[in-house]
Amino acid sequence: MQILEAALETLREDGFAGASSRAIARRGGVNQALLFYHFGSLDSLLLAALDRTSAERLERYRQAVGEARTVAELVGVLGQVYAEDRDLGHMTVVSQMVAGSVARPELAPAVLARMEPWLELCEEALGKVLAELGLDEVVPLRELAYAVVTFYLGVNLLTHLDRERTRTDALFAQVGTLSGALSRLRQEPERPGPGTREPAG
Amino acid sequence: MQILEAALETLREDGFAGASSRAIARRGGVNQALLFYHFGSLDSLLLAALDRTSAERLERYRQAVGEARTVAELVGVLGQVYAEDRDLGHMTVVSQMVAGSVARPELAPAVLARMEPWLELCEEALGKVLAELGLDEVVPLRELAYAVVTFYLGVNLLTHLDRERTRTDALFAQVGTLSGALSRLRQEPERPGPGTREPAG
DNA sequence: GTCTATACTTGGATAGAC
DNA sequence: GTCTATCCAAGTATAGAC
Repeated sequence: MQILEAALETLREDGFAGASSRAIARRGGVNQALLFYHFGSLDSLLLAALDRTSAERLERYRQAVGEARTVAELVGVLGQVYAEDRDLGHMTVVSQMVAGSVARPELAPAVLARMEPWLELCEEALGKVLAELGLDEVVPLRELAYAVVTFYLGVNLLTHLDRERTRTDALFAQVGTLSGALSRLRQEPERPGPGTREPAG
Repeated sequence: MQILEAALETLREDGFAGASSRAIARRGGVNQALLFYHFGSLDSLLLAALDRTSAERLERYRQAVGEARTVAELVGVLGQVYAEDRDLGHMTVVSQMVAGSVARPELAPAVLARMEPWLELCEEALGKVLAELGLDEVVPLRELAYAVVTFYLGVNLLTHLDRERTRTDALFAQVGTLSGALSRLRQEPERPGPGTREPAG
C-alpha cells in the first residue's frame, strides 16, 4: 500500500526520530489523517511497515539459504542478498526501529518478537555451515546466531555514518576463503608433505 | 556539569528520539532556556554529552589495554570494563547518537569523528592480541577493528530489547579460552604425542 | 476512503527581567 | 547565570464534510 511504502521510505531516509505522521503523509502524497484511519496510531503503522519489509526479505533469505548446497555457495549468495538489503535499506528500517524502541518502550516487545524468525533462519544457515566445517558441537549455535544478527544490526546502523568502511564485501570474501580452507582441511585431514605450508592471506 | 549529566541520562533512558531540550531540562531540574544559553543548540549539547562520556570511557579502556601484559589478561579486563559500560549505559549514548544521525544528518560527521579514537584504541589492542597469537599479517587489522566496534554498537543497540540474551559474558569467556588455546599451541608448536588431542569446548 | 479543519501537546529557540 | 514569558513550527489524534 502507498502509506506503508511511504512509512518505509521515511524510516530509511529520515530515521525513527524523523518518521512522524506528517513526514510520512508528505512523502506518500496523502493526507495525514488517513494514516490514523488505516492504522489507528503511528506506532501501529511503523510496526506494520516493519512487518512488511521483514516478510519480504525473510522470504528472500530463506530461498537463498535453502538453495545453497555448499558453504561456499551459501556465503556467496548471502553476500549478494546482503548487498540488496543494504541498497534497499531494509536493515536500516530494522535498526531504526530497534533504536526507537528506547524512546517508545511500548514498541520494544513487538520489535523483539519480529526478530525471532531471523534468529531461527540464521541458526539454520549456521547449522549447515558448522556441520560442513565440522565445528558443530564446538560452537554454541544459538549464541553465534545472535552474535551474527547483532553484528548485522551494527553494520546497518553504522553504514549511514560511513558508507565506505562498512562495505562488507571484503568480509564476506574473507569468510568465504576461510571456510573454504577449513572445509578442504577437513576433507583431506591426513595429507601431510610439501606444498602444504602456503602463506595465508 | 548538571546539564550535561541530564543530557546523558536522557539519551540513555529515553533515547535520541526522546532527548528533547524540555525532557533534558526536566530531568536536570533546570530551566529549559538555560540549555540554549550554555550550548547554543540542542545538537551542540548532545554532541558535548557524547564527548564527555567518550573521553571518560576512552581513558578507562586505554588504561585497561595499557596494563594488560598477556592476551588472557586483556580479554579479562576488557570483559570487566565492558560490564561497566553496559551498566553505566555509555554505549547506549553512542548507539543512540549514531541512530539519531539519520534523522539529523548534520550530526553525522561530528559523530563519525568521535569514533576515530575508539577505532585506534581497538586497533592497538587487537594488534597486541594478534601478534601474541601469531595471527598478524593474516588478519587485516583495520577491518577487524572496525568489525569489533560495529559489533559493539550492535550489542548496545539490542541490549535494550533483550537484556538477557545480549549478555556478552559468555562471549568474552569464549574468546578468552580460544585465544588461550591458540597461544599455547603457538608456544609449544612441535610437541606431538598423547594427551594432545583433548576435546574442544 | 479521503479530505479539511481543528484541538491540543510538545518541540526549538529567543527576549528580557532579575 | 538563571528564570519567566513567549513565539512559532511541528507533533498526534479526532470530528465531520464529502
